[in-house]
Amino acid sequence: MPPLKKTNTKLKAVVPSGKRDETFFELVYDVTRQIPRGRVTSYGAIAACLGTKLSARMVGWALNGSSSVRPRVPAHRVVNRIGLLTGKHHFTPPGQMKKLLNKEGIKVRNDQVVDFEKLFWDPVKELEI
DNA sequence: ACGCTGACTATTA
DNA sequence: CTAATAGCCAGCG
Repeated sequence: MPPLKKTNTKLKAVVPSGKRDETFFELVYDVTRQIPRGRVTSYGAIAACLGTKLSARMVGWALNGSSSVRPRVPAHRVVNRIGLLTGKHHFTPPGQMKKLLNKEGIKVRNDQVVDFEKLFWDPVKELEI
């Protein structure tokens, strides 16, 4: 797992100085934790919320280390832009992601969130850092 | 240091 | 609709 170093040099430039001392990973975790129960969002939305919308990959990378973060980060509520559970293979076991989503009332069909557009929660709109 | 990889996305053909 | 391309940037061999 990522050592969670503070290498968010560019992030510092985007985020107003003094407001956030958190690292890129922590910012991702922070946003992800605020996803309402039964709702989902996308990597790009989180990235856009942080100001680094062109670096959606880093969001996924950050969530890769979410297992070692307390409190738990509901990474299962984060999917790609079309509602596809691309990150399910990173759960233990694979299928845990779908199980958790079903537990929250989210239906998953063929590794894809049903009614993704309705369940979509946009942090850039609802959160607005 | 260099190049490749990746839980992504937007654009273009 | 699909396919290819380019941008992004931290890790790793």
